[in-house]
Amino acid sequence: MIKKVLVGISGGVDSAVTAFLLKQQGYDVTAAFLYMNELSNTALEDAKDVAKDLEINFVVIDATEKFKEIIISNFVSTYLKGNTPNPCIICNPNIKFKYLYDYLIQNNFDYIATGHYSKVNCENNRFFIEKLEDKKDQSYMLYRLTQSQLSKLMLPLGNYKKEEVRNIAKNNNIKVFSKADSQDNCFFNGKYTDYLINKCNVIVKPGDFVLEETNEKIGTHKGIIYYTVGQRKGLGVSYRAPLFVKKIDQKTNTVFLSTDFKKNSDIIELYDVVYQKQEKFIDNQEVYVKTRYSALATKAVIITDKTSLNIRLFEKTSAITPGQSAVIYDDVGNVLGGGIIK
RNA sequence: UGGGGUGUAGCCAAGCGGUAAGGCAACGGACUUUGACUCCGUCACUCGUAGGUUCAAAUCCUGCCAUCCCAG
Repeated sequence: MIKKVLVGISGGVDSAVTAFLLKQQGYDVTAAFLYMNELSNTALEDAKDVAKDLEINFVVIDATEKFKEIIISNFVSTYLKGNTPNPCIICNPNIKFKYLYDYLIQNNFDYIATGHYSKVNCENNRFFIEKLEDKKDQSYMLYRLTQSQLSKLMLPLGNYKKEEVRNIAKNNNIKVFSKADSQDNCFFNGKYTDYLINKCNVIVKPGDFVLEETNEKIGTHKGIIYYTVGQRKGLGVSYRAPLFVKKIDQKTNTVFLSTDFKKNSDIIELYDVVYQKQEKFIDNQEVYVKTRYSALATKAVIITDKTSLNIRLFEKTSAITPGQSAVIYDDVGNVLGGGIIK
């Protein structure tokens, strides 16, 4: 019995090679393109070409409404709070993998697959993502996937390096092989602040830049949405030393700056916590944590009580940014769970 | 008005007779499925201004201008 796989196709190299590999392995492959917003059109054309070249079925799933409802609104409200959203992390479980999973159920597919660079494992009836030792590892983006989504998921690229994937594409005449990696977000071009102001009717109010060490005003900021904790460039304030955004206070419309970018608390408070390998965290449990997409996981310990989950880092880390995610791993790189930084 | 100090790129600032360090900001690029961080590169034919001394001045001398402090 040939298994049916639904592959999320983006129009890029990675998903194209994913579909190619699965087809080669003998699966009955269908390419699914998720149409999320006006900017999807170019990618849609590429995706169509990929499906045509690989001679596989092609379907388009319309996700525009939910995308707007969930991703855009979260994006806007997070910035208004003075925090920094990570739309991709929210999109994966709530849009991308959700729609693929729903389609799988409705159309009797056996698996879903995407071109992410990570692995998916199962132990003791728990499904979880495993981090790759490679720099392209994308486990950080996938920590919020649900058990049901993970249970049907295949990530064939977990065994390959980016270069190998490009070569596979090249050697098999997959046209998009030279296409640049996707970067930036998928729902606007240019600056996110322009998008917030022009498309989301966000009103910006200038306010004070305050030096944290002395509590004195040292400049005027353009509006809190322009800044993110840990930011150094683009502040427009000249000082004897580099300045970093230390804290953004939405209530007083103040942006606090500091010359010491590592002077963060070593305790991270999390909310909207999700679990993968573990059903819950144990107080005092030793774990590894990533507070940023491109960072090494660092050693930490869980501090938990009935109402909240906190993490104490063994070493102070720069730019612990509210709104971004802390992803929690075990010592071999399995995703235990994670949450959003308060 | 008298006495003293200071004037070097958008900002801070080194240099104190031998042909303009550095930092911040800005700009460009690399990296990157968020935002950032990081990395690389660019950025004063000129030192308030006008003269003078010298082979040679941002550096020494003089006038002027600007600015700050003290005295009134």
